[in-house]
Amino acid sequence: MKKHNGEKYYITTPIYYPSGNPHIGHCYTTAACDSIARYKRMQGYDVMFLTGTDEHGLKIEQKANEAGVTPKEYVDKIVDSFKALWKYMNISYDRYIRTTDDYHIESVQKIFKKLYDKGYIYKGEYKGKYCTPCESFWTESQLVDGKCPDCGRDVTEAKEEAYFLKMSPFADRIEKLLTETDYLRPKTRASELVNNFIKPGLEDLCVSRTSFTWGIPVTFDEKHVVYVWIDALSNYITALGYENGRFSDYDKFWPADIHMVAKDIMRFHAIIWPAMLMALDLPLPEHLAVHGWITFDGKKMSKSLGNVIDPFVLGQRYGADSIRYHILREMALGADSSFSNEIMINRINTDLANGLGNLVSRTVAMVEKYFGGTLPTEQQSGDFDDDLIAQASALSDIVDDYIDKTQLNKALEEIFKVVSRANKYIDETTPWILAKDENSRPRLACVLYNLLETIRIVSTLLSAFMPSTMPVVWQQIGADENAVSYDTVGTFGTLPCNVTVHKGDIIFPRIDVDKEIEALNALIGSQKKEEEKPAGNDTKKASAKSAEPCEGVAVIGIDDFMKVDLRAAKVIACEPVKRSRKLLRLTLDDGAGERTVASGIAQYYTPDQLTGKTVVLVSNLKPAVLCGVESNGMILAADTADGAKVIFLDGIEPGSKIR
RNA sequence: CGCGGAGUGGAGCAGCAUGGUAGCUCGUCGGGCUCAUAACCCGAAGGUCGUAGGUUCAAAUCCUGCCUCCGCAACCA
Repeated sequence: MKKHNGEKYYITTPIYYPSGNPHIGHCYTTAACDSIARYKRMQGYDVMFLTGTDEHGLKIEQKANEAGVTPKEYVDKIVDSFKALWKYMNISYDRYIRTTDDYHIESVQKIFKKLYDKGYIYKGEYKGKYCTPCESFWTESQLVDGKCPDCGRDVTEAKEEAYFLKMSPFADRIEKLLTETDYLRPKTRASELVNNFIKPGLEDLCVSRTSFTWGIPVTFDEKHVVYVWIDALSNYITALGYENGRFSDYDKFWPADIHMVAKDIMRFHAIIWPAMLMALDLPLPEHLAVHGWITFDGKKMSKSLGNVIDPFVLGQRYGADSIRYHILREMALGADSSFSNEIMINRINTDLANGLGNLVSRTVAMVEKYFGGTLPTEQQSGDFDDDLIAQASALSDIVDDYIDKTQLNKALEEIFKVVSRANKYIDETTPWILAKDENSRPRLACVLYNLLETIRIVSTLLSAFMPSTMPVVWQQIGADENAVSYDTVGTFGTLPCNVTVHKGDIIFPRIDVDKEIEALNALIGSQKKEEEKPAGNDTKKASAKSAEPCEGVAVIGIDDFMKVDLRAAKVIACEPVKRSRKLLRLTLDDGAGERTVASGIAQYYTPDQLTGKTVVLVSNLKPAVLCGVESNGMILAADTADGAKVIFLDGIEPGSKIR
């Protein structure tokens, strides 16, 4: 327990990309930051907790077009849903930055100019890596086999003018930052970054685009807009007022104490952001905390799953605090964490309902039952007290430490050890036996007091993690504001001896696992249906109703089907694609000649099993390059529970049309 | 030989830089208790620590080979 009066503490979430509604992954990062921010505030820090949204870029522009609205209208709506979720989850951010905010735009333009004036940004051009059909530029290292990584076609030597940020001057410093300081958490990821990106030589970074317009214009060259990095990463300083007049907190709060990010954007925060700051001659942030992904039943979260684990839905069923607790308790820094409804419900039941909730409930009930709600001042200590008191008193130091190391799961684990200790203490002291003997009333009062004190300490520490339910606990154990401040969290014996409790509702009701899982699965089912229905345009959907062959699949006409040219083709050779786990390279006789097709079935078939067989070929599919192999078509296979099953044809001449 | 991480009782994890009785949570089984939310407390069963070697008095821990899984790297055709 150490007070930090007025010291600054600056913590950030990434700014999220609002191309879809927020999901549980966003929730995790944000709830983690929120808990740290609340804890730090409790410790007396002057906290700045920043979150926001990264709203520019081609993808948003396209999505808005699809939806028939302007990009700003599109993001406004999604930003609303982010803010609504944060409100619901009790996220106590101090500032919400949108990259479309005027002040941010102003700052980014100045930063860009500054870097240009310093000579770190220069005008250059791609040396001929443009894919015309995709309207995309690619850097040398992005090309696959010299071709467009998206569509696999040849790229041309077109030139697009663009601005670049020099990276090489900072390579050494960045490598040292990653390997010799504790900037990166967990540090084990440093070698991954160094080996993949720094050792091969840092490439200069493209920082402007002329191929889309939804971005911040470069002031001195108006056909350019600032491309993602300088725009997005700068938010951490522009939100403090760097190079703008909107805020004036930069001097106080920069450098940040923690940037918390998920592992997919680690690279940008570990390499590019430090490089930018070095170029601007600004101090570097203290720590970059990288966490893993929440996986669902072992699978990486996808968009549809993201909706399945809708934080709103879960929150409504179990309470925002329970969801916060579960994800914070389950997720370890750096590692992925699997999420399933069963794990979540069990966790909530075990820790919150059986552990903490029941402890409060039984303790308060005993004070009411044996003393009418108010403890007598005459109390007598006895066996088992010391151990409980020692553990409860030492708790805050332990938690402090884990918070500083951004190991929230560990902090929670330690807190709940004390909850367990308190439950055990009840068995050791057997208050119900003490209650039978008039002479042991002082002892009984002391036991109950010790329990209330333990609950007070535990709930105070927990209030950073579960801000909405802990006040209910305080109300029940009769703790006033002073009794639940950080100052008293290390001092056993803060509640008045004659404290009065107030029995109330059950704080964390036990959840019926089977029933809930059934209900959730039903919800998921109905949600999936709703999601799949709007696929395709509305007129098709209407006509599909009567003759829908498979749930959620739009009906097509015969002419649509005939666009697909299916042919029998014989596999004359087959080999695995090197540097690939999933792909097989098939050489096919399609009746007219040979062609190469790549197929992602390496996990299910060996080359021997395919060679000599006749398969169904989609012959007029746009070619693509996969892992350096040009694939001209695809072969049909059924998706089964056991994986892909290729459809084999017997005795049919290669080249035969299939319809 | 692209880079990195991981393989520990049924499940999920800790332990491994400083070798020396294999630990935690959940689950299972048995017992106790009755203040409490069928909650709480105690005990038990269950592991050749991926595999094959090596170093050592002693290896989950150090070294080497191999197998499997995962992530990244431009792999759903």
